[in-house]
Amino acid sequence: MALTAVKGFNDILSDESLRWQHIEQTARRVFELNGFGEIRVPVMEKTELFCRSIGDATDIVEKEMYTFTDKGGNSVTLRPEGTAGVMRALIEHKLYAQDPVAKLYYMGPMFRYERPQKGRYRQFHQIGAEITGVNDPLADAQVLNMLTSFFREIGLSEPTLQINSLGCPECRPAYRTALRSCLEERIGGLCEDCKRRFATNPLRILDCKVPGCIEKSAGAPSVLEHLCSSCNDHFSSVKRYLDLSATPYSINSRMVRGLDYYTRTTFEMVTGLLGSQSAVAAGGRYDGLISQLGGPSIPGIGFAIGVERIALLLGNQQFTSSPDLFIATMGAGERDIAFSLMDGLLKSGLRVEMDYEGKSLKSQMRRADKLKARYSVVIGENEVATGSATFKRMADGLQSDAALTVAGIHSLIMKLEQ
RNA sequence: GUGGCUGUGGUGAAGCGGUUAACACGUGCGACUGUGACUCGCAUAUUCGAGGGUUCGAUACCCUCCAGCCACCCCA
Repeated sequence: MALTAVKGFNDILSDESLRWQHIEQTARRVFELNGFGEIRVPVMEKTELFCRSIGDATDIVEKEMYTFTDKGGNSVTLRPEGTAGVMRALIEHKLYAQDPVAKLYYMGPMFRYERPQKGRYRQFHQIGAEITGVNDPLADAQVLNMLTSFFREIGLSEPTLQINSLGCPECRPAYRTALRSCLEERIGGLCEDCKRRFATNPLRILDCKVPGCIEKSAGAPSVLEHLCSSCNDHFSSVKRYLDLSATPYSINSRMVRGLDYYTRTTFEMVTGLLGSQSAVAAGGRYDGLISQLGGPSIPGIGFAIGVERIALLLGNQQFTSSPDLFIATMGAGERDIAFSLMDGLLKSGLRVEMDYEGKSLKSQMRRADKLKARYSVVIGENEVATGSATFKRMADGLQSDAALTVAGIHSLIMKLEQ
């Protein structure tokens, strides 16, 4: 193999591309129904943006970013996630000044330098949505309902919604302390990773898959019991709204997120069908992020969907795209007529294919079959002379005549369709 | 960054020291001189991820490298 794509960067070939289009179109439809508008932001930002938003000490910033110095000597980074860039744009264009509430969605590639595996790539794609400017738990519930609708519309019932609350800067430090002191006495029984986590991020111990650690952390205090009264009220309201709209969910007080900016409500859509990658969509509230980036103090909440992971779940479903008519020609003389007929039909909105290279009739018919054309027609000297031809419905071989004009063909198809 | 597994055509693969490198699918052409699907025929890897070594001989054994996959870490 002479030249290959960069490790972890994939080509999306035509069959899979149809699946992606289905995912993207469904997202657009559902999001726009909910009043969200698309925002397109660059795939590259100043490195500082991600350090300040995602958090300097997170794995993403510490070891997974595609960061380099451009020719002007500036440190730039290929976006590892979408929210930071959208918030930067919101602040830069003062979108909150025209309308205190912004409802935005985006889709596109993200980049993280990780070892690729099933459902995880160095260039991967996310579809995300954000609401800024609303403190009320109603916004949390709408975002969760919209995410749930997306999965319903896409035809996936398997992933389930898990929610949690991480508290706010008021109550989280106290919880961290309580968790640390509880785990301190049992640290000896934990796995090596968890011993490290104890120092770096004790919340992660709750998420460990090692049986011994699960056992040791079983009685650890729950975040939900340490929420301050306003965070507790907020979480209760979110649950109440979800109940009100009959949105199914479960509470997972051990759920941890990888980005520092999350506050209060966090959530994941999880599945057991993707090996070790269980999250197919995730998000949460980020009330401190915008001010942290130098904007006004306005709250936000949003999520991101992993497109590759959804495509994997959709893997067995077929999406097809086939022509309405295939025009076969007998000789070079008929190809001019076939070509202008095809051109007219295409302009009228019918999907038409014809032979490009003067192949044998047999080859042309095989191709019509292979493309799954609904109808075929053969144009030879007789057809040119009479101005009409016999059309064949490929599914059952039914033949009928029609004039070789755009109007004639349309009315034939119309007639045969009913 | 760490570990495990695997690299034979467009694809799925058999072969595991000497073969015309099996078989199947796909693709192309033809049987049918104006009609696809089913059937049949023919064609389709001078070569087995790359480089080196062992050997009279290596796709096969050994080493190195590269790539892919899966898992850990972490995450969508």
